[in-house]
Amino acid sequence: MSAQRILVTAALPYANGHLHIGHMVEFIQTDIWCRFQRLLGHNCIFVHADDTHGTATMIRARQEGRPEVEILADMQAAHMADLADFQVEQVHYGSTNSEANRALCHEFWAAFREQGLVAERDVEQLFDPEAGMFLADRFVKGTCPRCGEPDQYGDHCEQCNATYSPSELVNPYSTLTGAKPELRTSKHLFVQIHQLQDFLTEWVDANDHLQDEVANYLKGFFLGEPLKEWDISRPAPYFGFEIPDAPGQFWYVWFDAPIGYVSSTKEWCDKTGEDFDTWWRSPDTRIVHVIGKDIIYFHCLFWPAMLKTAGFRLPERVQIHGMLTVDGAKMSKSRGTFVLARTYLEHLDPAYLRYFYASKLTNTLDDFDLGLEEFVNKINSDLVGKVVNLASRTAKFVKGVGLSAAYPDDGGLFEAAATEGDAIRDAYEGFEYAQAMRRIMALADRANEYVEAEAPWALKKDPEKAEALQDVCTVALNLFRQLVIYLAPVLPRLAAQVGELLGAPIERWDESRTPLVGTPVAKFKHLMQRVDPEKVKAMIEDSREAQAASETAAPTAAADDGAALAAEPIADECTYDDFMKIDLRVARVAKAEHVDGAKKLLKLTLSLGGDETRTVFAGIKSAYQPEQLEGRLVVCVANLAPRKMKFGVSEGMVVAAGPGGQDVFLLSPDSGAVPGQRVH
RNA sequence: GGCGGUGUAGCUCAGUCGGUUAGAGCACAGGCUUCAUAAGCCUGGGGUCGGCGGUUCAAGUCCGCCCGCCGCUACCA
Repeated sequence: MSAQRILVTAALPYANGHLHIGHMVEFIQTDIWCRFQRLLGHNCIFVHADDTHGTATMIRARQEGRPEVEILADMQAAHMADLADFQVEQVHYGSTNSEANRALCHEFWAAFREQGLVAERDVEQLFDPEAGMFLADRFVKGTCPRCGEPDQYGDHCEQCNATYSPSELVNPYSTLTGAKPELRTSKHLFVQIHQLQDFLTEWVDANDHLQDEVANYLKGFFLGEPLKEWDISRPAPYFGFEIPDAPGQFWYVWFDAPIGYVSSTKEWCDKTGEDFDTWWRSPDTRIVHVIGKDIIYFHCLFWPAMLKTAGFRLPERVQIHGMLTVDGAKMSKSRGTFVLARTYLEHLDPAYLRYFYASKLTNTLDDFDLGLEEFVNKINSDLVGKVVNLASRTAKFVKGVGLSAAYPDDGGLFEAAATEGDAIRDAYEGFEYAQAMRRIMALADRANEYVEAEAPWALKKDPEKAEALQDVCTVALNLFRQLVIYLAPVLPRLAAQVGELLGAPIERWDESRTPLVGTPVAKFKHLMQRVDPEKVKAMIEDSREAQAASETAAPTAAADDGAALAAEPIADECTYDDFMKIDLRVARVAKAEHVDGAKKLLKLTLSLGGDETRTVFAGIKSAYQPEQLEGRLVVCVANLAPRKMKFGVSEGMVVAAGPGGQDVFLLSPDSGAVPGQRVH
């Protein structure tokens, strides 16, 4: 097999936040594949960068009162440290906010212009006069024009499910400053992507670029009708690159983000003397993008269209994975399952997560779950109980004498496992890591059975059988080494340790085909610790606590910087009498239950003391579990007119603060208050 | 709401072209072993393959309908 040139990328993480264990699914998956290819002897590089541009970075810079580039530098340093500590190896870590990227953006753009793909149109959009910027839908809130529900986002009412344009909102306000937005017109540039429709249809259809389900999805959902033009410009102010032939216009972040793959490679080439065209314009280079299913559209339609237009090599494959859930649910800050990469590393060995992910990853878009109990069990029984234990139970018997000079008869075990290596190799190649891990563990079972049957500890007692003992351990340690070679892409540190233990570094996949003989065996040291469930618990606890500290990442919630106030300005003055119209009461949550069919609501039965109760539907499902609520005291509006809702009549409101979603904070009276007391 | 995915043992999942009595790991129970980090080996219990209908000599597998669960929902579609 001749060495191939392979360029691999993972989606560029956004510079606005820290990496979490969901990101790590992709980076670990990509790193495993690259290490596997290098183990086969291929010239495989993983190039990476931060995605930096866009409104979110700009707003964060304003909030923190420092320039964007400072934030970018901090975040990049943090991202690089996290990845390095997870043993993710990248040849270069670039940034989309680099001169190399700007130059390449110009190159792509010139190609678009030359080929007549750019059109110009006026777009009406809401503008925040105080912030001096146009507002994306999610930065505008107001009263729903259909049902009158206040505080709905610019495009969609969560109360009645109406969709509308932001300009239709009643009493709109900017969530950035609270100012009333004005409707303004600005020029936008559009890419006429439908001109590439035939090319894209063919590309999507061609074998092996995409998983079947993705190709079907794209063909059925987008390519069946003319593709809509792509709004590629944003008016100033915008943190990004100004479009050279359209002053005051900036490229939308999704234009320059994937170009970061190319520009990062360029920087790496300039640094190392590699030839850039060989990597991005040669048909001999395999280019593979690993992404999550949330960004299929950009990577499987726009990106190939961009590469094609600008004359670059198209990806051989866009490998798409599902999303991570933790303990059966979306990662949640209030449950403590929103675990930052750094928080994980403070408590647990990265090897655990690398193996766990590998044992779960398939070549499908299915989401997969990190069950915390399963995590502990799997690592302890697979890695410690089966694999590492093989060395642990045999290595010390041959300390001093080393491995036998000739490989003994093992009943064909080694040969069978070498053959099985082909299937394991194919599984890695096809991103079927779960299958690879299953096969490896089955081999580990065979090896442990062998040790059990040969009972080296019994041979040890009879000095006459010293040779047999050495032979049995030679077999066991070779079977062990074979497993570690197969696991090397996943567990690089283990591979290095085993190289030292057996006096021969693990460098090539093919080494799994030849038994090691006659080498000394070093003193056995523990290769991997069992997972302590207490540490997992501590990690979850820390993640729950980190919630408050990490809030600065969300544009609507910073500590005392006034962002929350700005998001929702103080209402018009009211009189004491106005206030007294609202009868706030202390209430006890007598019952809290899920509502069938409701995404956001919990049904609460509130006791106001005596026989007085209220049934209230509260939109707090994403922040609270019913069990957490039962018995606790809350404050409710007791004289609110009943309101008919989809699931029943709500007879009041519980008082809570926060922007919504997972960030809802119920108010509670201090201890001593009893249900029925009025709040004055 | 829209779109996509998914449903097989208590849990996580495999199950090829439709073909014998539906499998594995973990968990659980009993036994063995005592070299090994409470590791290992053997045995066992445990399934109406989400439901209903259809095609077929034969359905976990193919088709239709229904139900449940999960994800995505971006000035981007």
